[in-house]
Amino acid sequence: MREAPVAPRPGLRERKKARTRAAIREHALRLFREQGYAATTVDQIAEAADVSPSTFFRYFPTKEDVVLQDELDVLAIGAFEEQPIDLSPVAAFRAAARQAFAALDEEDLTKLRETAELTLTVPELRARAMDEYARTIAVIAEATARRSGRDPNDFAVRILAGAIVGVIMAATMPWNKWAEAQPHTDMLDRIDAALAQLEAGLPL
Amino acid sequence: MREAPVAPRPGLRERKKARTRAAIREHALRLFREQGYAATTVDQIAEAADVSPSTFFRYFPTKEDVVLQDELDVLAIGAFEEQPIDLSPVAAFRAAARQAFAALDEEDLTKLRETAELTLTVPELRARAMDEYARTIAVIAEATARRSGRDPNDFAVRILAGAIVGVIMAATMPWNKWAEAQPHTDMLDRIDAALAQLEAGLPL
DNA sequence: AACTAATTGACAGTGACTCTCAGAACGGTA
DNA sequence: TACCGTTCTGAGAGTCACTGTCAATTAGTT
Repeated sequence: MREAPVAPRPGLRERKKARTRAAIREHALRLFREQGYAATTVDQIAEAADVSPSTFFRYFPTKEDVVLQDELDVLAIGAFEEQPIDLSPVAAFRAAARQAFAALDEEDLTKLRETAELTLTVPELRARAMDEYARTIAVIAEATARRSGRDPNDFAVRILAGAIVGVIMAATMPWNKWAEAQPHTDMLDRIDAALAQLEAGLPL
Repeated sequence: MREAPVAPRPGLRERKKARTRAAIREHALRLFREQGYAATTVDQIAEAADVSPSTFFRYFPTKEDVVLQDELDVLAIGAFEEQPIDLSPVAAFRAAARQAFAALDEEDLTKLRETAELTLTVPELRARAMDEYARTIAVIAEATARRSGRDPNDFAVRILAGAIVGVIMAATMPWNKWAEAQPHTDMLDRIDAALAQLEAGLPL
């Protein structure tokens, strides 16, 4: 699932690395769930995964990175570029988002929900994730520029990308207890509704 | 400028606190400018400001907080609520932003530019600032809800707020060298142009 | 089997941040 | 002025994320 499409055989070494990496993340997420993010030390994670603390940092540059790893926006961008050209950028992105979500199986979705919860709850993680959102603006802008044959540095293109990311941010924020007040809608539905609203010109 | 409107006299103690706080921030920003953010230790800042390291953390919970402190969005929200009711939310916010910027003198502007540069350059600071953007969505949503007599938890209101913040994010991002390619426009002009484009329905 | 390159663990060090405690400065009161 | 409760401050010890080095082990290759 990581670099299979090109390499015909993963090689024995790679398999071990992948297994170690998975073990670290699994134990880390479990410990975070059990005792909280801040209360869990890297040493604990390392011990649980049966590796040395140094090894932990060889696999994940920071403690935060154990949780953060998207793949999702990569999927979405890929799908975005394959949308029919007659769709408006927002409509195309909406369709791409649906497509990207559909590519995930139930297990992926569960894991996604779990890490999303952590991400939005823990301040440090949330901050990092927001920074990712910012990077995503650039990525979407570039994809949109390619699609519409414009310059990637075009101001209008960047602003459009910013609006897309902004409404997604707003749609996925479960903070401030407002999500609980909402009827229980899933992340995908909220994102879809948000993009639909942006497409409609943000009516109030 | 901090809690003057209520208290008739600051009191001697308060003045000392304010002076200490200002000294810490001033020396911190100077050191950051001279040697970079990461290369500057809290101990150095404390020594330069002639206080103990413990005192530093009594004034600023983290090293990051020395740089981050908005006041600007507070101004903007205040101005937003006083805009004529016949303006669309985006138009009203656009006017409010202009008004908030106009309230700053040249010195404030210089300091704002300086901290903005730092904020967008240093990853940790940028991440924290992005998190602030997220909080700002909620604030704008509440103000918009009040203005339009809607529920603060209304989905459409939140999404609108997200779009506003999103385009501002995109407009103020000087990363990836794209800003240098732009004609030298100032932050205010870029924000204004972004909001104008959102108001116009994000034409490409 | 021998050789090369990658992976690992032990170790030491830096720096942000927390906590505790004793002393000093402040603001009001007798 | 002298006193007292509150607040502010400095010192020191301790935790933990993160970095760098070095030697030992292991995988892949010839």
